[in-house]
Amino acid sequence: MACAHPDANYLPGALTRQGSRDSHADARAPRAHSPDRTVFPMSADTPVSSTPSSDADYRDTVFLPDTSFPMRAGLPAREPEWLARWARIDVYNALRDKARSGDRPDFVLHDGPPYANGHLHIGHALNKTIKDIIVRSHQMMGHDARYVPGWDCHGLPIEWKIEEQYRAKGLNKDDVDTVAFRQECRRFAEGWVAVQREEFKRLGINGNWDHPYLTMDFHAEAIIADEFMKFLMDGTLYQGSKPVMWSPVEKTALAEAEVEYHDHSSHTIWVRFAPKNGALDGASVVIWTTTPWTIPQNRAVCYNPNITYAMYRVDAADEKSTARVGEVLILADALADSVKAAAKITAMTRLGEVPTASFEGVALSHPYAGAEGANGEWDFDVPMLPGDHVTEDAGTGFVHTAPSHGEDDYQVGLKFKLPMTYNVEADGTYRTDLPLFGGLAILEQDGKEGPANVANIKQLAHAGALLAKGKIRHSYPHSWRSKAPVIYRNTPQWFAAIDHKLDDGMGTYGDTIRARALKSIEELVTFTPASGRNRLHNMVENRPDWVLSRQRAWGVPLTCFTRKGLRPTDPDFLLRNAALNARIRDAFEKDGADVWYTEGFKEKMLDGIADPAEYDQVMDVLDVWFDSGSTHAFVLRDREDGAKDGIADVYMEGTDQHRGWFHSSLLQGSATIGRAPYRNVVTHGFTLDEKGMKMSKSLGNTVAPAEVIEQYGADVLRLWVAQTDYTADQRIGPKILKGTADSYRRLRNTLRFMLGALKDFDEAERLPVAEMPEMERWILHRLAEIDVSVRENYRGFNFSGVFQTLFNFCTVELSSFWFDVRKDALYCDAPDSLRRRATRTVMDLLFHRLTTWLAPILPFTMEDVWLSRFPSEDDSVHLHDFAETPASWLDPALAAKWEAVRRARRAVTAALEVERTAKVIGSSLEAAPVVHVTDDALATMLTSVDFAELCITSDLTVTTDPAPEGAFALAEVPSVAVEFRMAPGEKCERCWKILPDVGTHSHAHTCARCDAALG
RNA sequence: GGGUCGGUAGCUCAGGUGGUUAGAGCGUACGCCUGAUAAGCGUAAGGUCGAUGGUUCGAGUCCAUCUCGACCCA
Repeated sequence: MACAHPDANYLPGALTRQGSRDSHADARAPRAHSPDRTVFPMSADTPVSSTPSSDADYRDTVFLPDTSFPMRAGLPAREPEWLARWARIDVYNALRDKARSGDRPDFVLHDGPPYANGHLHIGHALNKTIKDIIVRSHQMMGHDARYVPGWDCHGLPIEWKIEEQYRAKGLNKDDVDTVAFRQECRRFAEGWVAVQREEFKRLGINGNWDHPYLTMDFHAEAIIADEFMKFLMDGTLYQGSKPVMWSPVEKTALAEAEVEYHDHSSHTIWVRFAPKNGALDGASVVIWTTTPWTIPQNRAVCYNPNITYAMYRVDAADEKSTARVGEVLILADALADSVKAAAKITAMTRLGEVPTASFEGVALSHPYAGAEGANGEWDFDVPMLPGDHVTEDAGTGFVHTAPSHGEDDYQVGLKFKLPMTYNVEADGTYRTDLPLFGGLAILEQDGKEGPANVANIKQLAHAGALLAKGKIRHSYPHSWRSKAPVIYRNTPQWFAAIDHKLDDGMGTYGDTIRARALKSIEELVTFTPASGRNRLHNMVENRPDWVLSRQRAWGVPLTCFTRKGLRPTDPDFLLRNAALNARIRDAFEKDGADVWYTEGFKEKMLDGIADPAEYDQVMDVLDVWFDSGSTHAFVLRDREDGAKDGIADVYMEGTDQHRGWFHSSLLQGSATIGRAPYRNVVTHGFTLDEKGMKMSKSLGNTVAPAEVIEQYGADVLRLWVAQTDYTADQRIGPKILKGTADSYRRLRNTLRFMLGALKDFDEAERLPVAEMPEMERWILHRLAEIDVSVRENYRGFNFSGVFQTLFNFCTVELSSFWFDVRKDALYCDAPDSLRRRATRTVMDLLFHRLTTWLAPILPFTMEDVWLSRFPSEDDSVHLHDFAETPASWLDPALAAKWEAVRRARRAVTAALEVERTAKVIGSSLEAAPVVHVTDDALATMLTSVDFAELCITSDLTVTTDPAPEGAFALAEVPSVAVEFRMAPGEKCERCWKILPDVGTHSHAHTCARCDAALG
């Protein structure tokens, strides 16, 4: 941009100067010019040549950092090169080979499988990076750390996609062969697995990518079925029923994600329920509902003990009202007025509160009890039951409860053991033998309202139970396919009994799934963060039985058969036969679960075991959580790279998986291996935008991993992961990534300096610790401390702790202190100087540690650094472990001393700053301050070290003499006062110190040290 | 609506069992250096610890309420 005019490049002057960067001749020139000179080469006042400040030029005699390792990483372009290298030398399997010849303890982490659907989002990147850092760090701490990636392949979202494709082609799913349909689903999943695998690899995730697991692998399908059949055999499997969203038009169950909400006009009715046996003084309990067709299925009326109820006497009513003057109604106070209006009551008296305690044990009559033609169908007690789901928002404060037609109703039914009803058929009509209403449709096949609602309203009016009626427009669920309204309908489902007593010889941690799960949480699992323990415990403690079945096609079938003509509660309803199970398992292993749907499969399986004509084959598929809950069997137990005891070291996923994978694996494992299949549960929070708000495409605040990689590189994205506390929700955005990139550069430059300083380091140069200056021994002390801290933090999955520790170390102790001070020795000391040798020895020890400690976080960059120093065809930093760091390096007394020395140093640097600001000095080498110390112990310490060297001054005097007036002191270092003095003498042209002896040696303009170094 | 978790400088994080003027690094500003140079060094400014009320001699740390956000349910 700056050189936009190409002609500028043809000017000789411009050429000279542009070329001067690397030109030896020009390097002598003072560098004080504005960097603008390349931008404006024609600038008139830029000198074309300069006069060196002296004749002597010692630049070539100084050991400047020398490395080809670039400051700018160019990660987006270079990372793929490292990936190719790792693929070529097969780092993952090389590590496995290494384990075979040693005694490296196993460490196994396998995926909580992502769903094979769509490109990666930032959550995937976070998730995989955390796993990778866990695995790499444990590998380098001496384990054989394996990572088995996997994918969840069955399930609804893929099924939808295929259905969508069918619709686009004008096909109907129901007309297509199930096996053909499933194979399309399989191909779809395969496609996304391939895409996601490459996207994951690009993040630098090291794992067994050549052999991941898929829940749709034949072996996986066989084992999932096999695990299911354990539930069948041990008696935890049973058939029950549960209301689900049901579309009478399509005659199918719908998932929440398959319904869409539209406005809909519904009937509303207020209905009197009469207490039996004169309870509640004969006052009517009034309910309100928008689904009159559910009244025949009513089995209870719920109230909320926290609501205030009262009796109201009707004193007067409109002539069109169905309220009766003199009758007494029980209503929630908060809703009495709305009922009064709805029922066209013109005057009403509140007789007094009805304590909710008086509802306890009250039985009501069903409105259709004793009705003509009802044949006693409704002649049962309708109990009054407490429930927190009852609100004062709308209605009457009493909720009509039909356990077969609503989620809350169902829960109440479970809790109080209310009977389920089976009055509504798949096509939305009442069963034909239901008295009064048999065969009436709730919804017609075209999605329009059927006669069932009106028939009920009439019957209620006839029975004298109808207090009021009306219409309401409200948001109501509709099928996303047919757009027709849906209903809640009780459908048969398969359940796992969580509290069924098991007699399977695995009772160490309890006799039921729930007991084993809870005991595992309490005693066998470490949670990171710790709050996960309670979260999972509460869920397991309170959860109902596990619904295993889905009325779907793309999944592993519930491989069982039911005896025709028997009821689910009959003992021989389910066919339990070990030989049959083995046949099914073998068939799946050979050809996959598709065979379940092939013609004649039932006959083939039952041959010689049972009469196929006597049995029905169950065609539901398993909840996909059962699939992933079984990974401990078909991955950990069955794979060579699984876990020897079938227990994973770590299960790592997002916190939402307390409800998901952690949960299903726990239940599944409790049933089949008697305990949780994991030792550690690590969870990460969600990734939010820069303001802490949820990311969404509509808000445009999403951050796509691919874009971050393209702009900054995967290592920067990984560094973002490492510096955040992932156990809570994290934030990401352009500003934050900019900061991460800054940190990255800082770290990179630290490594780059080390590479430059270590140029041609030779073993002969290595110096024993005992011969090192205190400063180097202090660095070793720090390394020993940090070694402990880094390992502890990696063991505890605390990467932000690792990062903070190392980054602060690099910045505070290395870059701004040790490196800064030792530049003099590195650049100017003779190669055989002990000081220089000590520095380079420690630099080497530091190099090995820093690169390996950071390798799990920055695998690309550390490989780059490592190979820059140790070029090799087949080596990799990732093939090495963290270096063993001798505890003997620890020297707390020395550390305490150096802490004090550095505090005193701060006083000196601050004092010099005053003179710098006053333009008295520029470089600190121009100074030779006198440091007045009132504390004798500190004075002794400061004189025992080369304090001038540490302060990077040309000379320095430590004295216990009182400080003169005007000496500089820092409030936080009261025992030190600094008296400023200019350094006397001339500037050594080689080391730039200002010393009195400069000029008295054989080499011109040098000090004694440099003169000797020049030889 | 219920349950759980979280809110410490612009950013990322530290701050056992409550105890003097709340820490670090980054970033920012200013200055220096020009032999780590699209680097490096120094100095400085930045927080009523989400809000309110309480317990206490004393609270970022304990309690309550509220608020904002996230997750899981409904």
